Amino acid sequence: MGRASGTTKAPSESPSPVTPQPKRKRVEKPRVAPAEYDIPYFAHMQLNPARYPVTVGAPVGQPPFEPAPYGGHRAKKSMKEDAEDDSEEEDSESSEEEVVSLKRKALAISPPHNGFSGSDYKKAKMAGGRPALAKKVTAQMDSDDELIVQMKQARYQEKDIAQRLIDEGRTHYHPKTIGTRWARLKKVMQVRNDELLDQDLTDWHEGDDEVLAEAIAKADAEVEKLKQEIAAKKWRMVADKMKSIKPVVNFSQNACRKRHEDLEAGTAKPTPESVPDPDDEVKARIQSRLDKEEAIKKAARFTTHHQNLDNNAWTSRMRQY
DNA sequence: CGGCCCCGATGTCTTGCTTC
DNA sequence: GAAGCAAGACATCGGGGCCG
Repeated sequence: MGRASGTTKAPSESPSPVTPQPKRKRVEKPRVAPAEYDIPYFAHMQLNPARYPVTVGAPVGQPPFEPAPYGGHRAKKSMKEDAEDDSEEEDSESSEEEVVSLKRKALAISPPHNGFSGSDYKKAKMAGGRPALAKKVTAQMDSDDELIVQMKQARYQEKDIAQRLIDEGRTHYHPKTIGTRWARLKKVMQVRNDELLDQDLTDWHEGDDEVLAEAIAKADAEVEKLKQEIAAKKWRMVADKMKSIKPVVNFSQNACRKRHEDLEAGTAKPTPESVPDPDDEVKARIQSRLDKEEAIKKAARFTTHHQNLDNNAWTSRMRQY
């Protein structure tokens, strides 16, 4: 399946000698180009004007994407990269593993030079905005996520939020994705708020307790409704279970419920078999039941697949409760 | 329309094998 | 033994389908 081809890594990803990576130590490759070419190591460095015209390195055409919206990750990457670069000679004890991880993530998430990889083309279904690429859902939201949260909280429709993101040249999410992302963002924000509460860094404010009581009342009403629905389902199950246990019977859920209530109240009609001196009609009813049972037994004798009968003869057409 | 569930795609991490 | 590679397991994402 989609195996990460990240096993061939760019030389710049090689950890520095101080990287605490016990398993895989890489040979430190020369990171600075030979001096005779006058090529600066960092892309942002000025080319030697004595050797290269000032127009070299100037942008050509329009960028396929606005760089800013990837800011969340790209900004982190460049900041970390800068930090790493600045402290490169200082044998910094800062978490270089984290830097490598961030770089990897940024490489995975940020678009390549032309803005699209092969699979990205498939995903860029519509014009406008950047194609939606997998982006981590964290409480540290980027501006796209912040906009989603703001508009969602303001009760905007998902299609409107999706359109707004496109109009602003942000990520081109499918409206369905807005809903999914909003649900996940809510979740991580709740976790974050729990942490803040634990650390006493946030509070319940005035009016929150009243809303809590209102929410509990609404939830209670919903739970009560669900209980009633489940109780109703119970008698459908009872009717089916009865038929499953004793195939000759076939009473409805209402009949089962009424019989149960009558038995509880002691008002249930006696069975024909319990009548002490049955008349002809009662005898006929008893015989009719015996005949039906005999017919079922007879039919069952024709198959040796009792297990199959037990399992499927009725349950295969059981309703979904 | 939006919530929920699910699936395919893809990234990340770990482990074992191969090569030098 | 170190380094690189391949493969599997797992996590997470976007988005489709269903349903209230």
